[in-house]
Amino acid sequence: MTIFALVDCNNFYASCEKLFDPKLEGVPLVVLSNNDGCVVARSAEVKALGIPMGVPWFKIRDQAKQFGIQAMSSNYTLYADMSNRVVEVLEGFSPNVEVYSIDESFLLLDGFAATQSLEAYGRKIKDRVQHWLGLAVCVGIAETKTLAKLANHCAKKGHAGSAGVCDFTTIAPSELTRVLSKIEVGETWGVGRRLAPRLEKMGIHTVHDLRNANAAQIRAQFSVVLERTVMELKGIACLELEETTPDKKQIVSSRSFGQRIGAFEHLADALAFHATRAAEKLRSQDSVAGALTIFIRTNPFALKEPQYQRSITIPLPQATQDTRELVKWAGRGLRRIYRRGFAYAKAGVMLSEIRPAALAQADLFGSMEDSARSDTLMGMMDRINQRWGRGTLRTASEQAEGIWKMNRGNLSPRYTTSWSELPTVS
DNA sequence: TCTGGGGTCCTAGGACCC
DNA sequence: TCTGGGGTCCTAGGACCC
Repeated sequence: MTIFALVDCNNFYASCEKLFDPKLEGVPLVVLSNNDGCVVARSAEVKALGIPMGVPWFKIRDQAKQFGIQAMSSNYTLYADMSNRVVEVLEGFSPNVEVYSIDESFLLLDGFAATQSLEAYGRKIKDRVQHWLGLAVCVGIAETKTLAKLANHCAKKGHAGSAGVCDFTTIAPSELTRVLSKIEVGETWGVGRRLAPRLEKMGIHTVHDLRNANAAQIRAQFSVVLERTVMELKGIACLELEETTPDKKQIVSSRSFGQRIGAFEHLADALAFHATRAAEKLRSQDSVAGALTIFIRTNPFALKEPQYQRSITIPLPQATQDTRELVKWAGRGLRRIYRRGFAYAKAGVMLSEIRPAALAQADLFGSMEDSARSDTLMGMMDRINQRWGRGTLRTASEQAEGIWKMNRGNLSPRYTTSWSELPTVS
C-alpha cells in the first residue's frame, strides 16, 4: 500500500518575513507581488480579517490602515532559501521526497506504519520543522496524493480533532464520510473555479459527492483529468511521486511595468532583459530553445483606454541558449509588432521547442552572418529560390529561416503572429 | 492612479501523408 | 461516377496548479 504525506508550510511567505523580523510577531502582515500590485501571502491575523488572496493592494489600503496591516514587497530569494532548508529537514524523514512547490512537498511513507502510528510520525515532522527552522507546517497523510491534499486541508482547518496533522489511513470509513461531506467540492485538488459550478449544477456539492460519482460518467462529461481525480478520491492512486524535476518545456520571463511605457526603446530594453533572464534559466538546465515568442500589451483593466496586444513567435534558424542571439531575435520581433501611441503595461518573452543542448541541431551552415558568404548557403538559397520563385529569400533572417524551414520540409508560414485591437469604449 | 508571474496537461480540429 | 481509413503533426483554447 502506497502512503503519501503532504507537508505544507503555513502562510509561507508571511512566516518567512516574520522569522527575520521579530517585531512582526503578532502583527497582521501581507506580502505583495511585483510592483506591490496584489496580495500574494497573508499572515493568520490577516486571514482572520477576511482579506482574500490575490486582491489588488490599492483596494484594501484603507482597510489596511484601519486594522494596522503591514505590507511588504516579496523577497523570493529569501523564500527559496527557506524552502530548501525545509526540504532538507523533510529528507530526514523519507528517502522519497517530491518538492511540489515552494512551500509543499510530498513524502512517500510506504511501510512506515509497521513500526509506529503515521499520525505520530507526522507530528514528529511538524515538530522538527518548527524547532529547527521556526516554521509551522501541516501534515496530511493518505493513500493518494489527492486525499493527502484533503487530509492536509483538514489538518489546517483542525477538522477531525487534528492539530496540524491529519491521517486518513486509519480513520473509520463513517468518520471519513462525515469529514468529506463538510468540504466543498471546489476544495478538491484539480477542481477550480470553472469546474466547481458545473459540478454543483449536477448536484455534486461536496468532496464526498464527487468521491461517490461515477468515474466513467465524469470522464464522458468532463475529462480524463477529472476522472483521475475521482479515482484518487476513491483511494485508487493515479498520480505517482515525482522525485526528479523534469526539465522545463517552456520558459517565460514577463513582468508588468511600474509605469506605462510608450517608447519603442523602453520596450526593447524590457524585452532584452526578459530574453536575458529566460536564457539564464535555459542554460541552468542545459537546454536550447528552438523558438522564441515575445508579447506586449496595454493594461486590460483600463477599459476606457485603447487596447492593443500582440505577440509573435519566431522559429529560430538554429536552436540556441545564447543570450545575444535571443536578445537579437526579441528585438527583431518587436519591430514587427510594435505600434506607436499605446501605453504598454506588460511585456514578456517565452522560449519553447526546448530540448537538451546535446541535441542542438548541428551547425550545418555556420552562423547566419558567416554563412551569408558560404558556398553551401548560396547553393541552398538557389534551390529555395528555384523551387518557390526568384526572390523568395531576400533578407539575412529570411535566408536563415527559409533554410531552417526547408530542412523541415515546410517553407511557410514564416512567422505566426496574433494580435487584437479593440476600439475605445466611450 | 494603482490589478503577479510563473507553469502543466488535455482536447478538438485541420492539414497532410500513405 | 464512385470518393476510405488510419496515422501524425501542429495550433488554439480551456482547464488546472502554486
